[in-house]
Amino acid sequence: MTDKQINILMTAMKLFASLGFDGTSTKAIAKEAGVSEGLIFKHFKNKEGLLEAIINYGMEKASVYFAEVILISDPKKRIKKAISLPFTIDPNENQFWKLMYALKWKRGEYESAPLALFRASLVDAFEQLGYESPEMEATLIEVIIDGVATQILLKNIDAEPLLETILNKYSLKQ
Amino acid sequence: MTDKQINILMTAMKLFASLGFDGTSTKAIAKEAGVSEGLIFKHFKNKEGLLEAIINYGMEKASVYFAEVILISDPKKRIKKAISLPFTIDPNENQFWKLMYALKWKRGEYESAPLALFRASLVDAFEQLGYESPEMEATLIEVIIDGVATQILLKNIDAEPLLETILNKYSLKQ
DNA sequence: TAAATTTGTAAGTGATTACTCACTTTCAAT
DNA sequence: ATTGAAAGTGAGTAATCACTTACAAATTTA
Repeated sequence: MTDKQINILMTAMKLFASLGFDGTSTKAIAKEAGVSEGLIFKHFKNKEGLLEAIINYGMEKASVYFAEVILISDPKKRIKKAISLPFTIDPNENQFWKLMYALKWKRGEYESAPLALFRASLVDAFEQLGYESPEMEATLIEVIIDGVATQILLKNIDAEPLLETILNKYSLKQ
Repeated sequence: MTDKQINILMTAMKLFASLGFDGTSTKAIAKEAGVSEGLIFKHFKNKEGLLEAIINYGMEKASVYFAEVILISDPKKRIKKAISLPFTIDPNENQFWKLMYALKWKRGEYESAPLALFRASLVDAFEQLGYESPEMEATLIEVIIDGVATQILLKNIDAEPLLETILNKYSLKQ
């Protein structure tokens, strides 16, 4: 990946996140990135290929966060870390997640391998803690993460007290 | 609203929900609805007007659900009803909500008057119950509703046990 | 340094887009 | 029965779309 390629990628991500995939023309991307439109197709084959490159690039970074949760052995700490995830979104990566959440509603690829592992580690944690229905508890965590991410990305909510409130529900204030 | 107008509206909603607003052409809507393309513009002025008509039509129905929550005087029952909302989505209205949730990521009009009232009634309920931070508790309910709706609309999750798990967290099993 | 490969451009391409317009049909009110 | 408005059509429009292609500059390889 050359600097110019990453430049195109980041410009496209920014526009996709704010105007949507369909709402962003390759001409607009080229103009904003300061390159010719043809170069986009030379590097990324087509518009869909450009989107895939963005998703891969972002997911590579995102899987690090999932790994950080999975590798925690103490179940309570693992759950706490999982809940904290959406609260620690780097504002620089805001656009990427906005794009990802918007795409969820247009594509079937909601599930992914790293996400399945993440979920399994949550089920395991609740099992260790002797919860009644670990599967449902894991789903609830996913629900909360989805909902929190939505609120954080779309509204300007006060994140810290909300995190506290949630952690209290799980007696995780340690 | 004539039958033909509602026919156009419903057809457009179906296509918008599955292919997205930008991904659906007015020509496709006309063909699917069995009318001429020009008629769409005669009735709804432009494509954006068609979308607005869909949103208004759906929101009129949706505000009934919000009202059902607000009118409950017992705070515990009110909260329980609020949490239950996304679990009782009529499958016939599935497409409408899919469209609404997809649109959230493209438009600033996330907030609305009935939604503000709904939130206020939740804050009030938590205040009555003596919760430490009613505002944050209300936000958490919104988060859960958002997250549950997302999971229900995009995945085929087992709704009932999840609802049970959530209600348990609030000691609302009555 | 010569050749070959990669990087980049600018001007196209046909297809599709939202939307218009001149026109016809339907139909209720006088 | 006549009129006038509303409902409905379908061919057309300019603009925009993703993408191609012929060519030039830059960079790497031999």
